[in-house]
Amino acid sequence: MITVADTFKALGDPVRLEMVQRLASGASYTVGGLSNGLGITRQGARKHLQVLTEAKLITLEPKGRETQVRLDRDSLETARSFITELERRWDKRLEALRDFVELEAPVKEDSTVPA
Amino acid sequence: MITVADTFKALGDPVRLEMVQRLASGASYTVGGLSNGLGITRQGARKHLQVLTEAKLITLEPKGRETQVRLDRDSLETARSFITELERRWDKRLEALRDFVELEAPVKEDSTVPA
DNA sequence: GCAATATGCAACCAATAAGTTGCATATTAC
DNA sequence: GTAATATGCAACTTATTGGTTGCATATTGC
Repeated sequence: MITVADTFKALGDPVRLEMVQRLASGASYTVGGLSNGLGITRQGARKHLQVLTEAKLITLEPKGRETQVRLDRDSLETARSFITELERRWDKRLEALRDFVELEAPVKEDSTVPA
Repeated sequence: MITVADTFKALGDPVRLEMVQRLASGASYTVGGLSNGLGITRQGARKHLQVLTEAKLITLEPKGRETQVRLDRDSLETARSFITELERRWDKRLEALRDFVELEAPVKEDSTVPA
């Protein structure tokens, strides 16, 4: 099975992140097109596409001589909501901590000014 | 400088992701506490903490004999908004594509039913 | 048909990462 | 003061990753 860690791992490389950005923003891309201007060989780029494919961040659809690369929104969505959930819990935890502190020292007066 | 790819890379490991989850949900953690129950040695865990620290996902604050581990919300936030932006562009792109198709074939009639 | 184009696959190499063991050191409990 | 605890650092091993070159193959343009 594919985990969230797999998704993050796939996104955790500058070349692959560049690829994903291109796909999100730009027009249609073939394998060859996506491999240009990355500073590595086509076969090197191909390996990155393989990683992205296994993480289900993209899908490759062969059509005749060339194969089209398509971004798959679902994995992105999963990764994003994972982080969102982490942040939610973290906020909740901080809130609970704050309440606790207030309970322990309910009326914190300014000790620098004598009554 | 630390990039978004660095953040994703740091999150892209099951052990580190587990650590981050614990920190987001649970109570206070020391280095030692966080290293338990991960199936690896303390020193192994320590390396993962180092990676998380370099990605600024956590901060280590030594206090006497032990050192406290604290989750840093900012990097999470950056990672999340990066994905959000990708999704936004992707949606926009699809929308534009749809408009284009409608323009090319404005009135798509049912060809299976002869007039 | 033939050349050019788009792609895939395998073998290999170097660098990085994940994990270990071993040892050193500082703080705390008693 | 001494023992136990919490941690850090370095060396080493193995697996994974990122990259390359070389070769094979299928589709398309003319």
